[in-house]
Amino acid sequence: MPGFIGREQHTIDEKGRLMIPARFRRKFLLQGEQGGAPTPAREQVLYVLKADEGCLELYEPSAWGEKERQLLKLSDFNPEERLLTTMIYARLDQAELDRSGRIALSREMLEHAGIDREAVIIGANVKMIVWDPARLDRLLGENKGRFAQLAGRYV
Amino acid sequence: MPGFIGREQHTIDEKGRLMIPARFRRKFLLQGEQGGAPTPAREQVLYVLKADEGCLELYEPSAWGEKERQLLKLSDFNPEERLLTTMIYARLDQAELDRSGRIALSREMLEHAGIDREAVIIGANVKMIVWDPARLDRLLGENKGRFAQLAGRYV
DNA sequence: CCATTTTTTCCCACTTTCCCCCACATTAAA
DNA sequence: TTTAATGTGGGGGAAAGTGGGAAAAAATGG
Repeated sequence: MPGFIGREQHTIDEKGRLMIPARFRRKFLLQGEQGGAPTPAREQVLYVLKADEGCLELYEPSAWGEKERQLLKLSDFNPEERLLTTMIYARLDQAELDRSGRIALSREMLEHAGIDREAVIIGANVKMIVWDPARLDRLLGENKGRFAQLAGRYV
Repeated sequence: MPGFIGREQHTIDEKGRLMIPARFRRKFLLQGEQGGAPTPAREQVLYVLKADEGCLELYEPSAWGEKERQLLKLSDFNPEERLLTTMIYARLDQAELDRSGRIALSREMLEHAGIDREAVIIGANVKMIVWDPARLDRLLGENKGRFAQLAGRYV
């Protein structure tokens, strides 16, 4: 439902706080609303996942629930599936929005993404993807040539 | 449904605002209408995509939704498909029409298209294509000779 | 269990950006 | 020529983003 779309760049302050763009916030603050005011929505939370590519993924609760449903299908007895479960939850964290719409990212998370003072937030419909600007540029640059090929194969 | 047809040229002001031609606007303002008045349609939005050729594409929501449906089919676990997702969403943005029928294009977008003060808007049925006038002329000039060949191959 | 240090988060203030709204220019229609 | 519709430009208020001080909470060490 969220439908996060767009790319923004924000600074991360000394305290490791990352601003969630207002237009993204609006997407999930309206959850509890029915024609009324856009709820202040206390206790708003996001799920933060370290991704393989060296970036972070932010899920709004209902979107994470969707993903979690897939994980719950994994067997508790099959070693491989147990390992996958462990790997995912070991990379997962939870972050609350403060009253200004920011989340505090741990040093670990920031380190994983190689983020220093600036971060790019990409809306990817169901989730937000957070990158160090330089690292993202490098990825996109290195793979520019593959775009047509991949797009042709999948879309 | 929209059926944007025609070519227009408009100026982009200091604030990076691009006028959407009235005749194009009318195409998608009629969406929610059934015999009634052409809805003022608050919150009208366009999807803006950086295209490979160095231009911008403007999709009307239902047209973009078509594409998005394909993107949602991509796996969240397959590295290649993840890469493709990132590449597309990194080039995508959303722009709302203001009350005068204009959209605000980010500096990034304008830079990508090499647009300064003038922009050509080409209606291409389901989307609009935005070019820097000079750049478009150059592309068409350089490839004039290939038209017959391409047309013969594909149409 | 208390005292001290560190971390968290609430709150306020400043700066910047966005966008509503109006005014005017220009073109098209009547 | 009048009237309306479209395109262009900008002032100013509101909202968003940024940073930091200080209270509250948590962690650490006796």
